[in-house]
Amino acid sequence: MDVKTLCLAVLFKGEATGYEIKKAFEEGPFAHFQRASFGSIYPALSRLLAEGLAEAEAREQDGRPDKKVYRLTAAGRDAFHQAIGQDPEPDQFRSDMLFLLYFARELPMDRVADLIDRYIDSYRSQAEHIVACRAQRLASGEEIDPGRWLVSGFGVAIYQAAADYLIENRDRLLSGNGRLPEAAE
Amino acid sequence: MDVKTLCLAVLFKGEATGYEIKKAFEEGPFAHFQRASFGSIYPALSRLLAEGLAEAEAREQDGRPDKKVYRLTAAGRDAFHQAIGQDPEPDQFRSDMLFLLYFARELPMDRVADLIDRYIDSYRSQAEHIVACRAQRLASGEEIDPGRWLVSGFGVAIYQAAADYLIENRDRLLSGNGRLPEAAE
DNA sequence: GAGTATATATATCGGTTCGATATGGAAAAC
DNA sequence: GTTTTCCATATCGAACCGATATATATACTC
Repeated sequence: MDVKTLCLAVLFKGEATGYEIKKAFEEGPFAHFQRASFGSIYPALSRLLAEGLAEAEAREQDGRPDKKVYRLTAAGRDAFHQAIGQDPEPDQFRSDMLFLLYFARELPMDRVADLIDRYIDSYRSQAEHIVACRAQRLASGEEIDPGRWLVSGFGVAIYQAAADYLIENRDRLLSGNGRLPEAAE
Repeated sequence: MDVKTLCLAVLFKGEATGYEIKKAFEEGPFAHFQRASFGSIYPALSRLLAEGLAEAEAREQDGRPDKKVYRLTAAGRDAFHQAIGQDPEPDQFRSDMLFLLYFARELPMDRVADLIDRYIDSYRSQAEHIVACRAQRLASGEEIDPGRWLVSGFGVAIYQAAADYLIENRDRLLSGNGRLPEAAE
């Protein structure tokens, strides 16, 4: 999924500036499972303009630089539908943390303990954050989009599962008895 | 975690060729949570040689081109320990599948059904694969490394949780009643 | 009140990494 | 007999990230 398609998707949900598109991947609806940097968003938007898939309107602001609000054209909406018709690439997950824990034997015990505790915290807080967003959306009374709801629920399930697994195996790792649990199964 | 560090890690576990390093990220111990392409592995290995962190030995083969077997130097082992002393970057997850499911409303019903079924299958088969590897390692009688054991167990837990969540919410998505489940909680 | 951090907003640049491709023969599958 | 997969190194263009430059308003802290 290239950044051009990602921009297409954000703009499909409504007009936006480059800055706002970035936010959609940082705290917005696509956070947690897609990302894009300014260094690829701005060139992608230029390409969108050049190909007639989007149009931009400059809005003056006092003090701040003018913002360019991008909006999809009819061709842009078609391109988006064409893009989501393609088969998706497999999911990919990257974790430096697991990489470090893999080499737990090469690290001081207290460092491993600290590492794993921070890891648990990060997963727990991310799960909680999504839960809070979902609760707010429910409370607001606005209509719930089933696709969006499934996706955020997926996030909660995975983050929760990760935190639970780590909590349950933390002490086993630290005591060095890596194999005990499964042997009992 | 750059590819240079990744190569350092693979070589820390024993001598290897560029090709074997690639396999370590495709089917080997680092699959599922780290990756690297030939386009970055070979330049990284050259840099390792240039910096004196590794040494290479050319081994002749009949028919096939010579293989270059890389091995860490003492400086390379130090560099590896120094690298795993650094704080890890946050985990990152990327999913085109979730991206598509987010836009389920814009897709034909049968396509969404097909998409989600394939998604469930991929997670289930990945979980099963790791479970099989773990069983084999247990049966082999070789000593179990606690770090490595924790990491592969993490993979099972997460893949299982993903498959379970999708199985449980599949029909709810397809019937369009996205919000019913949580409303009952 | 001064100083610092954060938010808004666009844009570019260097460096890293990916994905595809080239090469070429062996072995295995069909 | 033919196609696919495996072994093995290597490069190239395109894509992408992270940092940085620029500029101002607001908010927070000392």
